[in-house]
Amino acid sequence: MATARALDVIGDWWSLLIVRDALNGIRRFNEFERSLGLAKNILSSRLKRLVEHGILETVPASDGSAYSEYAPTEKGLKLFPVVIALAQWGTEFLFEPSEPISCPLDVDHHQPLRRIKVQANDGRELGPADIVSITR
Amino acid sequence: MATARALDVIGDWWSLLIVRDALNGIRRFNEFERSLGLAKNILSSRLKRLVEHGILETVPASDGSAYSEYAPTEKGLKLFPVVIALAQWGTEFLFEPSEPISCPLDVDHHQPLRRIKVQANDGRELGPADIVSITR
DNA sequence: CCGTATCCATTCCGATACTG
DNA sequence: CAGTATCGGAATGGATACGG
Repeated sequence: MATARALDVIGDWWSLLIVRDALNGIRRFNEFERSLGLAKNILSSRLKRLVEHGILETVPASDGSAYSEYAPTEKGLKLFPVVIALAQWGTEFLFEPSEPISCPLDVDHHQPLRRIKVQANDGRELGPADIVSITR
Repeated sequence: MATARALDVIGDWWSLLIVRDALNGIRRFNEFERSLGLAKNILSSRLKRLVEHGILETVPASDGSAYSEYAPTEKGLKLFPVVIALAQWGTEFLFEPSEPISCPLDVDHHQPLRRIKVQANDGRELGPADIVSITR
């Protein structure tokens, strides 16, 4: 039940969006708040929860501010494939053909997206018995 | 906001688990019920919702029974990478080292899992600007 | 700026009972 | 077997006010 456990941790509406933002370089409380437009109290609770689960960690502010920042841990970084897969599925199926697509995955890079195709390295078709791991 | 839209559709606790089961070959109402252990009413509402969103579709029962089956559409099949990524993350981080891992992705294949490593085909590191697509 | 505390409306979920 | 109807409790989310 690995999937169910994963959903227990990041399966609520906001958590994965927070992780996505963190993966995009967002670090500060008010940046998350502005980006996601959610209430302070639930942002606070979700951040706390993500820290407790070792997905985010608090680090001293890089700008010398008195407050800490929330940075993804290794465990959090490894959620990358999940976010990618979800974003790609959403892009493929949830937009009208004419609709412009804004891509939050690129916010702090200001570069065009690169698409990398992936195929089984032995030529076999991928099926339910395959686990695909994306190595950085 | 492709990610947010995707989560709007499959972001609640049960929907993605239902999709996972459907991807595993589960088709009948009571099979979902047994597999997931959820109340009939919410299973009913989730199935209806997934059908409305074109992720599942009802088809006549293959065994000639009077009831219909729920089968994934193309759109639903394309959620495969999401489920895979989630299952893999959960397997990597959410189990104790000694804990046996049951893998529902393999239920109707009875074969060992194959792990396929994937790398960017031009040698670059993968980052937030990359979209990875998994081709079958 | 970064949270916490409180309140309220809404939703969600599980159990149960009922129908064809 | 495959749902629908209803109900009550619990959790969620938003708004707001407040304190470090």
